[in-house]
Amino acid sequence: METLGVEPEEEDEEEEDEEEDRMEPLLRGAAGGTQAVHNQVVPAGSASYRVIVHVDLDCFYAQVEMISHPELKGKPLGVQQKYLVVTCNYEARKLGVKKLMSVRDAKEKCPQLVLVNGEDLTRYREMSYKVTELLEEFSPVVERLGFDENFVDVTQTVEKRLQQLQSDDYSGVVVSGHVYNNQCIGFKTTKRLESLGINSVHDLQTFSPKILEKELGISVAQRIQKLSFGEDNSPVTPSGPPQSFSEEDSFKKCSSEVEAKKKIEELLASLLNRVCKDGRKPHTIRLIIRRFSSDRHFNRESRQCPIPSHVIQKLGTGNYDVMTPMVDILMKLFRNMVNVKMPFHLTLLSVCFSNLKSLPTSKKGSIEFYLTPSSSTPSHSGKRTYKMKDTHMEE
DNA sequence: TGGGGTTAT
DNA sequence: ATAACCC
Repeated sequence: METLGVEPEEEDEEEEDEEEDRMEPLLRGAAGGTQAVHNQVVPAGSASYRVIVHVDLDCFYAQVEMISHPELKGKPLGVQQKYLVVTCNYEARKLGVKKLMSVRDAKEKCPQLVLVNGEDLTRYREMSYKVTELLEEFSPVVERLGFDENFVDVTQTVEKRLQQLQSDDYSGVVVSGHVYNNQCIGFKTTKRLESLGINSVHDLQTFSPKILEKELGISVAQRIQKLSFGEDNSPVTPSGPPQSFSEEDSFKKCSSEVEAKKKIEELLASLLNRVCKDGRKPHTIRLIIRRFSSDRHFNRESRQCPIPSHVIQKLGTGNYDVMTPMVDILMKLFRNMVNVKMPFHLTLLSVCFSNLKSLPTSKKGSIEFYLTPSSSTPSHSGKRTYKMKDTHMEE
């Protein structure tokens, strides 16, 4: 049986930089056990199919750290955020360290554990997008899930290969792969399913659809019951550039306005940096807080507002005094949520830019507005092609 | 328990 | 603005 692997299209050797080289083992080094690539063939209709490649990088942050610090390779390595080891390499795992283990427990299990601080996500984020961009060379239809997972719809690529093989009189070719049938459902839904006596995929498969719809709503019910049979017809939606940028910091205690202002200024400064590099302009700003509470889970509050247009204009210009008006806005949002005349105790602050637009005024006028990435491009040209969008040229 | 993200309501 | 989901 012919394996329909997704081979790189022999890119015209134009290595952009050396990091491209170093990323190779990360992506293709399956033998090293550093990655998992799954081929998934999903029934898409009665006579059709789709081929989705799911690329799921394991212990991604730890891998980035090992690339940055080759001397750490071979040692048990954990990535630390605050009091948590959020992920770790395989050496550490062999010694009993698990993801999201507390630093205390991890050190107890594994005293030789080397820890690096991973609270600054900049390098992880950059590497994450490099991975996505590399995958986009196979097919522009790449959906990101978090920083370390990508779904690539390679149906077109496979169809083309099949045609090639058939025209070469290579018969007997079949598409093979496997379908996932053991998705795990979110926390809230899990609890509700448990109260219905549904504890396994099989329970869900055999449960009355009608009652399930009543319980969870038609949308969720039908979706998860299909998932229980391994059917997932949801399209792979190209992620494109991010819809929002945010920076957050958690801490034991913040109980004064000046303290909060300092932290907000830090968050804002790095955000402005990122947004400047992106080139697009955010039109909305949001402040998120978490108040101290015994119930750590879900007590975030936020306030958002439009960014005044005169502030937006100054964003990319290297004008340093964009900080002051922004901090003023954020502190207004802060006082809107927190009564500063009363004692308060916050454990997290976060700033988020969203509603990103390519141009301060309208996207019209930019050539990109009229073009949309096309997936029907000939595969042997390394170049991306575009189709005209169906849009009005006048006005 | 971190520091991010997305979409739906 | 929040809720739910994902990593």
